[in-house]
Amino acid sequence: MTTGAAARGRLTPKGAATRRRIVEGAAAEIRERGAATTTLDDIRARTSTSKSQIFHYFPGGKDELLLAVAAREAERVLEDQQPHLDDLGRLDTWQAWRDWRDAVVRRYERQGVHCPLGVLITELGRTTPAAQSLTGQLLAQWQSALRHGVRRMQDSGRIDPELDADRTAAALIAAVQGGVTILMSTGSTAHLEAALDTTMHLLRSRAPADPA
Amino acid sequence: MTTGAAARGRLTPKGAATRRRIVEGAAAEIRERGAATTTLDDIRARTSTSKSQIFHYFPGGKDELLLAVAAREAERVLEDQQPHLDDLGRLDTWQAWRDWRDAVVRRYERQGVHCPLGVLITELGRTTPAAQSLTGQLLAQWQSALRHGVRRMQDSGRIDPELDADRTAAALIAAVQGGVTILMSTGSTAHLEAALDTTMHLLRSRAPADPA
DNA sequence: GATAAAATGGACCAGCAAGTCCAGATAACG
DNA sequence: CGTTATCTGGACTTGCTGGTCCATTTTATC
Repeated sequence: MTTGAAARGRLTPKGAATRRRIVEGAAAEIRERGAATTTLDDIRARTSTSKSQIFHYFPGGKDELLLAVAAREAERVLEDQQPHLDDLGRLDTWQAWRDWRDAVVRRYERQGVHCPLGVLITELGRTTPAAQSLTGQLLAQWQSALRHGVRRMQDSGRIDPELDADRTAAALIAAVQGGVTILMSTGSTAHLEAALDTTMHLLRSRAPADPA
Repeated sequence: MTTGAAARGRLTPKGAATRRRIVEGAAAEIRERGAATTTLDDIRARTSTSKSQIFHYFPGGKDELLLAVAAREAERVLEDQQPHLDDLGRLDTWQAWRDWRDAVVRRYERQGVHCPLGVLITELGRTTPAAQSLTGQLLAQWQSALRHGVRRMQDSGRIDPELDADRTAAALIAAVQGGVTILMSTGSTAHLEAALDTTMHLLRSRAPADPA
């Protein structure tokens, strides 16, 4: 009895490439048209593969594929912000924060009404523990990066040291998430910008000193 | 040719009751299990009706029913906060704001991982203009109520009058929305509370004077 | 109480999308 | 090379779900 290459992780280079192609194609399709309306057949067509290939690389079927896509999108969320919240020495001036803010707004503006990750989470998220832990990890990493930024600003006296850095980071993430959710249903970045700007403005105005 | 009672709005008391039963039952079902997985048959079973009744009262089929459910849920969102953001003379002290905050947190805590409105919007929202305008209206009403509250606090010198009341209201809504979205996928109200508390705390700490 | 409109029950249909299967092509490896 | 495992194509099955249809019962109205 053969367990199957894909299941055991024994992929030839060609196989690995195909697998990647499927995930990327599925991600793109979902980004464009939402997960609810995307069928395996759409993905098959877009990636020039066959049904059997999809099930070959994702024996668990659609759920497993969607999970892989979600993981990929989670990666992307952080990747897109990476230059700004690189672990060492970023988010250490208000200008750096502003740049981060702009990057976030631009990223989601470009993405328009489609939040791939959000959609996936909403659609397969609450049910499966796997997806839940995926979101949890993303959130934790993101929050940790922001928390470090807040700490750095506190250390240099740019943010009130009395504030709880972790809760502040959590608030910022919620602001982004809420802004994006509203963007998804209204098409406008107004709330996203308002949420980020208001929070940052308040943070800054409460600063002990106020250098750049 | 008969146009049909439901379509023209000619409902007998019995008919109106049935229609209501269907909407409420559908809303409950969706709240419990999500919209994606809820089928007309589930709704039919839960409400002790038949297929023909659903289509009798909602000739437009599932979409029309979902829209009605969404409208109902939108109502509920405001209803649940109504006592706190009643148009005349609420949200005029920090205590009133705190009460509102608690009501919001409690409401979504109870609701747990299911944001019926969010789900519906995510699931039929972006596509149809009807749903989009529904969200728009809800958002506008909500934001207006909060804006009035902010204004009131500014008038009594409890919030910095320099702040843009509308953007502040928008930020608060985004905070709630984001907190709820995260609650939906993590099951924890931590982010919701952090977002609300942080924003309110910052608002308060920037106040010219600081009475109750 | 007769007549028309509305309300209800439930069998039935059609389409779609996930998932299966197997035959054949291609690559790995001794 | 030959054998074995991986990879690919695509027809086929199956189950579900939204939606239709019509016969029957109930309610409104005069």
